[in-house]
Amino acid sequence: MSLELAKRYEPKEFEQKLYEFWERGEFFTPMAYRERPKFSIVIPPPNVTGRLHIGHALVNTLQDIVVRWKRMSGFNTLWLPGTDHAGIATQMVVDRELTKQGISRFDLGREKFEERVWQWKEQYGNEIIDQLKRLGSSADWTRLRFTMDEGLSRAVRHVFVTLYNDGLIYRDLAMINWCPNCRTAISDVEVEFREQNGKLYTIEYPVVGSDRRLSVATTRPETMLGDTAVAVHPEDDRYKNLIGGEVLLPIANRRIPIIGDAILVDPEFGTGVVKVTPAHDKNDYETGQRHHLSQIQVIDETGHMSDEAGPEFKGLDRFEARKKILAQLKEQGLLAEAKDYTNSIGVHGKCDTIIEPMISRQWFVKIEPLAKPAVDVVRNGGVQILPQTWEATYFNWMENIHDWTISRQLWWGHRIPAFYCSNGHMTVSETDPVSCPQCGSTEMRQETDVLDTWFSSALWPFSTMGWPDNTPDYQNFYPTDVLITGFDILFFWVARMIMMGLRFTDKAPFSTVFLNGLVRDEFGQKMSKTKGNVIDPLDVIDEFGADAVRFTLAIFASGRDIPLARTRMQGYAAFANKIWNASRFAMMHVDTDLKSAKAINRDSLRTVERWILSRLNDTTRSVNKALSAFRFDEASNLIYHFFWHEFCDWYIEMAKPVLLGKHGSEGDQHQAKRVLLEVLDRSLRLLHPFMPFITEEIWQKLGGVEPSIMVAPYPIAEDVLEDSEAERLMTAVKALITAVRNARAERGFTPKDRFKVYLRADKSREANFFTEYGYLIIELARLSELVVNAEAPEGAQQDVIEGFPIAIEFPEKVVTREQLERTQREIEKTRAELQATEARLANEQFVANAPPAVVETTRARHAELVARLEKLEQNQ
RNA sequence: GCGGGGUUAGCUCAGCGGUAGAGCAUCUGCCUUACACGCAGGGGGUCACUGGUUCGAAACCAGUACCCCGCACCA
Repeated sequence: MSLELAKRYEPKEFEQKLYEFWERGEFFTPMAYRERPKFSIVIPPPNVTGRLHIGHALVNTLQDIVVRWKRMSGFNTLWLPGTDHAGIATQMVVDRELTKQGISRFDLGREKFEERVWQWKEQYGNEIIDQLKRLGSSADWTRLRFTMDEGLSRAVRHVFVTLYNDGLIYRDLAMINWCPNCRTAISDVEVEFREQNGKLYTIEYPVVGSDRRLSVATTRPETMLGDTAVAVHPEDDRYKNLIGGEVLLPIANRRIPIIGDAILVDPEFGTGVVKVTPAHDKNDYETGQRHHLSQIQVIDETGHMSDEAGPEFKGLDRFEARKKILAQLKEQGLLAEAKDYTNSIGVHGKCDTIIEPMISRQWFVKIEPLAKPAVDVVRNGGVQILPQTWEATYFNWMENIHDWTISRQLWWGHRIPAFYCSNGHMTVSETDPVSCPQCGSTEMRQETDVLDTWFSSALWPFSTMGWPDNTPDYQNFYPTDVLITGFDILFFWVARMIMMGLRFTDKAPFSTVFLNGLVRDEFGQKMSKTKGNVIDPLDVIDEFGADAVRFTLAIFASGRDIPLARTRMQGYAAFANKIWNASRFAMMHVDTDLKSAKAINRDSLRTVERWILSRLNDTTRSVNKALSAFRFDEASNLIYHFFWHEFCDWYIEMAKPVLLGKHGSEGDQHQAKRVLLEVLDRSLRLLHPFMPFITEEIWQKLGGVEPSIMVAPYPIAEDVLEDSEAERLMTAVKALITAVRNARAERGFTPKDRFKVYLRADKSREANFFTEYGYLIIELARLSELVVNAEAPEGAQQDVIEGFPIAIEFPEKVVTREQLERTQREIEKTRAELQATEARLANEQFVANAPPAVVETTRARHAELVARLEKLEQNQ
């Protein structure tokens, strides 16, 4: 029989077809039976608004590699997928849609708006799922979850109520980060600090009852309307006698006290006088608390000046107000200075609006009691964070953590389960109360605020498994094994999952976290639309195929940032092409498919076959080891190197004389064909997690027993395949061939010129080996003859290769200058190394202290160098 | 200010105590009947700097310089 493969590698021809085949075959769904150990992983749910970007491609490729590897390795494997409702992001998208239609969400009202968002979600929310499929993700789509599913919402409510009853959720008036654009509170981690070139203004405040003026510096003059004090350091001799006095606040024309505060004021900084605006600055707020200052809110929720700012400013945008205030101060001669100043300013990461610190009544999670166990579990190894260096960052954050602001003034999200009756009593309840438990009032209104999206994400590993019910999935698959995600959501998500998991399930939600780096461009620059260096994964999948894209991402994924370039993908598309063609070659020659292939009789195998099996076995061992350590880069590199540079470059070439019937017996040919099939089969299985499509396409043509390569067993190393003798001999053969090719090129001969080579092998076993495999060396090094253990003629070029002295007899004595220089260089290099080796061996300390094995190899190396130098010197 | 990372071939990186590596780029030959998305061969590195530990350091320790990333602060 003969097998066949299309002449060209065209990923588009089969990628989609195979994905449909996998889905139809339900290969992504874990088995119902439980004899197998389980392996589970939950996806970092992409936003429903999301479109697949290269970061998603990376995270999902890595997850898929692990999942396919584990599944093939015999684990009952679940990769649970889903999407996140992404409160603000989604609300923004739908808002924008409405704006296009000329309406606002306020025209619709809350209920109608929510309906619209749900509609939108149904229509577009799964686009990213289809894109994940193109990448080859083998997630169990039958278990697809959404953070606002009924089940997940129930989990959210249960957690909220429990934490409230435990006193870990509270509602209070506090200074929070307010986004005037989104008109909601946000948490600390959602504020991004950006360097900005601005101005530092110095304003003069006249001291009441004196001619003196106090100079205060500020970057935000508009907040002065809300000043309720100025502060100096209590021990600052310049000002301490003024403490207790007052200044006249310009423009507002209010008298405000001069206070002494050692915490707020650094006498060395600026003028040593600070204006205090308790309603619009975090530090000032705290100062205000210490000194019982009143709070005047001069900026409202929309970022405009409030009633309190006075009729002249009311309604002005906060930055317009700044200009106006500066103009007035200038007019009054109270603006002393305006100098350039760079500082970082907090903006809302989602919309880039400058955050306004505001005093507001919000809901908070008291975080310390949750953080402590989450620190311990990492410290004692219950959760391992990889690369390990992230643990320090984790601890640093967790140990300085602040209460988490969880309420959002949005319409899209989990509505907080707090209910207020007409008499102002509050009830927090898992089920909607019909009447007030305190006064019996039946007029109950639910809290309008919704929860931070990350609140529901924090429950993801167990809420998706059916928790709080004790469902089969929860029993079988929780806790999960690994979490693979970007380092950028370590605080947002990973830390919070650990906290919630420990609190509610008594278990860490996963035992290992692998944090991958940021995908950057080839020069290490962040990808951004403005720079125009963005790589769209869907584009490159179209161009190079999903396998090449995946492989490129994997081979760079060491945990650090990934410098990605299209040329690299091109390179790994070439690798896919190589696999295709090598498989094509193999199929032209094998005489059986996998199903009917008989077991290999190892006893009668020739050295070449034993060698490639040994190499493959070694690669197999290393790949499994690398994958266990999440070294995707190493694992993919190993396979790449084995397949291309050992299997294709050497083994296939070496097998050709036998395969083509030019050498050896029929039995030899049969064995070579069998081993060719074996190596191809194992290589494909080894490679499958990285390149699922091409390996499936080829493997199916090879006729495996299993319906799909994705459920065929992953290769594991077998000691019987190890053969150090074969490896040693073949290393020598390869080196010998390379040496001859090298000499040929150096002397300007063409591949058509053939030479006679003399080789010396003292042990009879080795002599026999070289005699038997002489044909191979003759073929690949293009010799006229290989003579074993005969005297080489005068003038032949001598060398020692892997311990075997050789001599190459060229047809005529052509010695180029290049050749002489090269010989000279080689001699010098050998001399230098010889000298170093001698020095080391002469060092008594070395001989005494170094491990015996190291001394032994050094001695052997020394002997080799001596022999080689002797031969090389004869070439001069 | 606190914490973390980096500096190895032209580029991007791996190696992290025992003879300097990979991919890409580059140079030289080859259309050798699986593959020119290919084959073969070559060139290219005082492993940032200074000390220390060690028989032995690119690797371990200390310091210096430059770069990057978190967190906090920024009147």
